[in-house]
Amino acid sequence: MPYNPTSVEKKWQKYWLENKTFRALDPKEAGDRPKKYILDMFPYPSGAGLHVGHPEGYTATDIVSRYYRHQGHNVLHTMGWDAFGLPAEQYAVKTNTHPRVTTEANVNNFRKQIQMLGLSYDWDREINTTDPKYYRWTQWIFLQLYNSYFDPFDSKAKPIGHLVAELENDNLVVAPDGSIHISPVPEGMEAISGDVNTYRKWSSFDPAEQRGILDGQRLAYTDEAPVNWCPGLGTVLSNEEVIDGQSEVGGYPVERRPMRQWMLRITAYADRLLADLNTLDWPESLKEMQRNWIGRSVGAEVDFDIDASSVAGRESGVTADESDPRPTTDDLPAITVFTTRPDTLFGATYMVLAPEHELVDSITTPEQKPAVEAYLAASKGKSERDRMQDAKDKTGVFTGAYAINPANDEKIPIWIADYVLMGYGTGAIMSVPAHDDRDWAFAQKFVLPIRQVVQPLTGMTPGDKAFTDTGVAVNSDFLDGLTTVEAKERMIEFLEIQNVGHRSINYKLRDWLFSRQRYWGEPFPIVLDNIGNHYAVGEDELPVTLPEMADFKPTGTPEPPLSKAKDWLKYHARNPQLATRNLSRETNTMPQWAGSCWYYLRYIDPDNADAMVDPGKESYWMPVDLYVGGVEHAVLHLLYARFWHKVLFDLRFVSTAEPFQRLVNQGLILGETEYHFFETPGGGAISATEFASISEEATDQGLKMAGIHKTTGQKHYATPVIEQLVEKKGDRYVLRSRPEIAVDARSFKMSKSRGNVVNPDDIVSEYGADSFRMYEMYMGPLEAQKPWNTRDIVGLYRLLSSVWRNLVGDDENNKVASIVAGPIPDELDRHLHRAIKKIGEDIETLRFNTAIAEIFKLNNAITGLTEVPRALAEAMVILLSPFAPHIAEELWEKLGHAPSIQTAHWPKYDPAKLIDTQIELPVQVNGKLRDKLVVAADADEEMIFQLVEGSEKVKPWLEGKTIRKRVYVPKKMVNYVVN
RNA sequence: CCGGGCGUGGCGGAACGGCAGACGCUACGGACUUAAAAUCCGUUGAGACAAAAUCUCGUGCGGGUUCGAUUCCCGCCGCCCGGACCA
Repeated sequence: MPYNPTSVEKKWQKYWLENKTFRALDPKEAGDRPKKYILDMFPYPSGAGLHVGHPEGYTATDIVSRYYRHQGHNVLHTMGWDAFGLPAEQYAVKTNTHPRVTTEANVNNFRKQIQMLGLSYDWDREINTTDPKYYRWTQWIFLQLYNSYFDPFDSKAKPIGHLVAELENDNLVVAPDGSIHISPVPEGMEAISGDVNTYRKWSSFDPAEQRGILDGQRLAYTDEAPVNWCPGLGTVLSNEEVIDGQSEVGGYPVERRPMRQWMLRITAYADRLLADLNTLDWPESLKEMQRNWIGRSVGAEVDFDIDASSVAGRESGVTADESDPRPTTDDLPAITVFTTRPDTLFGATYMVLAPEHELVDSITTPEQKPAVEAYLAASKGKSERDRMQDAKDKTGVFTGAYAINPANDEKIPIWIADYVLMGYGTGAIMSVPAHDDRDWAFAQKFVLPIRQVVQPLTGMTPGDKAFTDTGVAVNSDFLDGLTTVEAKERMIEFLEIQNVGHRSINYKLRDWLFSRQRYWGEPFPIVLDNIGNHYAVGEDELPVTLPEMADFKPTGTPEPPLSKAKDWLKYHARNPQLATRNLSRETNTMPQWAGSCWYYLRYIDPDNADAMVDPGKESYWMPVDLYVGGVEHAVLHLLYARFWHKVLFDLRFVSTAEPFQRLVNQGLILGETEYHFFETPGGGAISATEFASISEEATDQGLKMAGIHKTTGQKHYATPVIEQLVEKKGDRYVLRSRPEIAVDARSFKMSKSRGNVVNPDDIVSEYGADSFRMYEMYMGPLEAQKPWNTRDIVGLYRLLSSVWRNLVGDDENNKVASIVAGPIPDELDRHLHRAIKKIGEDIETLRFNTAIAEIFKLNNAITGLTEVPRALAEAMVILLSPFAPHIAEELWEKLGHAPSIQTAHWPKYDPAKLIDTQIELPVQVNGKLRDKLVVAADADEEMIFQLVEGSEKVKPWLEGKTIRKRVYVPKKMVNYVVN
């Protein structure tokens, strides 16, 4: 019988499902078996179905999972569906079907496609984020965030009740801005916040004020803040979901507008999220992306007083003009700036405020008012996108006012410019044009003074650009001669003593905007009264289920669709304290990231109705040992999940500080290589006639010009099999028959519009899942980006067919396999043991391409044999089974074993068999290979040199030369240096 | 502009201080076959020589370290990914 993947694969997929072959054991059943938690990033089940990128990561983790099972581990390997989210809802709106219906259909399709690949998931643990039994616990976690605060003294989350107790016991006081401080007020605090008498004890606040203070401390809080409102999607978006001023999904323009929104206090965790990156076995590039996103910068805040005399007519004591709304200069607060370079304060020659800065109005002088207003109007009209595109060309306007540089009491002009962002730091900067590129450009354009205050350690400051490196302070009074690092410290000390500034740390990371004006998401477990207070529903009232609605479309206004569910809105409180109030449900829903923030915990205990996860099971399985997924989640999912995990860790619901110990990004699979023809290199496209003639030539040579999907005025594409028509000339390609036609060979991302998407179903039905899996793993390193090439798959299919023929025979090819008892011949045995070692190590380090190459070699070694020793055959089937599990099961059975091969133990290699008694030693003369000697592995150096010098091939290269040096690297090679 | 990664045959890639091109694809030749497919065997970086033996060149470009560099270091060029007025 020849190898027939279709029937074999169907048979074993059915067997695995029915027998629950891949069931993960709960800790009690597992005994002392070591655990491995191998996790895939669960997919968003889109309508388009699986693409070839999904199986890449899934196959990798599947190989690892199967390998560890063969090694006797208890493996948790699972699949689920991240099924809330915008695309399902948009599709639902478009087709007027309920998102639940499309989601369910998509999930079923995804499950079918995934099962067709023979992935070894424990299907009893399948989860779906849209299942009320699942999102009940998403809501529960939200309640934990809501009912917790971040204690800055311990740097961890604690229940809000703990805060109340501390306040009631007078261990803490409240500052005017609502911040909480240790009581008594610590030294230095006074200096920062001014009047210490304004700190108050908890008991002196009325209940409404107390409530406001507590709400201001919660990890989940509401805020009326400028948010990213996307009219096109009818929802607000998080910073992470906005790219270049457009929505990540759909590419609609996004505008800033103030709205009441739920926020999660991720900024409280900025330092821990940053520090703990160092404990993780993640790709360095990904850690760097998270570091950049958190964007911690250390520096100082500096207060600049506004020069009273510069704000005309509004000096202290002058009778106020009723029609002038500006405060008197007495009331003008200082302008606070953030800088990472306090050492350059003496070089600050002007200041700049963001156009949105609150002081802009009050400091602008009457003469400058028209110019300032015109500028504000112009910059308001610019979208975020425009502002970024104009980044190089600086614009700005003078306010007419001056500030006092606290370092030297110098009067410096205050400008307004949109290169200063309200969202970062304080929305105001001190400008040091000599040592900042942007300030330099601005000063050049508006002819403002430039003063050098840092001297490079070597060489001179170039006169045509800013010197932004560290060096030695000059022109800086008491800082002169100090290095940049020393000068920073000295200046901060000065600022703190003078009470005009202090050390400060700034983050790019903003709090996480957590509410969406959508239907298809988790409802908040929150109710509101008619004066805007919010209350948590009881944990025993979860889940708060989504109401069935015929009309779930966005309202087109910031009012969420759930506001249309009139009956659902009414909340009947069980809590007697709330029962008297008129309460209605929160109508916002949670963003898509909510469900994916903790799904890895639910896999551990998916059916638990009493807890998110059983603590015993949690501490057994966590942390995740290997997490594989795409790099697109570097700063969204992976940062959010870490944040939630840390909160749950602080509250003692999970046992590890980090969820994902080891993380690997699989590389993107690009579309098949395309060939574009040009008349000249870099020139215009060839004509349609010419293209037709090339096509004809290909046909003449028996080649297919398949996949011509676009004939635009610009380019002609041809894929895939025209390599034979093309040759390389220098560093570019030309058409072999007509070298005047240049050919550009490139691969592009798979996309519907380009028409180069490969559907896994087609590949599986033609070659089988085993060949498909092996092809994807053989393409190259897992992390590398690599182009798809359908032509290459046949190689893997041939391998599996050949293994089949060699072990069980194939009557169609007159191949009778002959499995014999008895020992494995020495040479083959050594080969087998090398393969066992290599394949095992390669799986552990995720180098599947070289592992498969090793399987090829082993199979090549037995291909010519008339008899295959049973021990060799069986070992080989086990080695193959993680990669091609279906055929391995079938061969295992045909070799006389009861199912399943999953219980077979991974073969062990014998180190003694890896050592060769005879080795082939390359001999070089002056680094060039001249001979190869076969010597005993334990031959000593002198013996080897004698052999070398006796070699007929080496002799001519030594004749008449002096031997300067003889190098023998034991068991590796010999090199003679002569001249 | 900044940060990270990568440049090796006709293609995917291997080796990552020690025999460059493992393994696969393609192509070519041979065996089997009436024939084809399938299968099996062989050749396949470039050049010199009629051919073999053999020699020369060759891992984007230029330099350095080393007995020895695809591998480590410095400087360019090109491609890919990410960030981008973050003070």
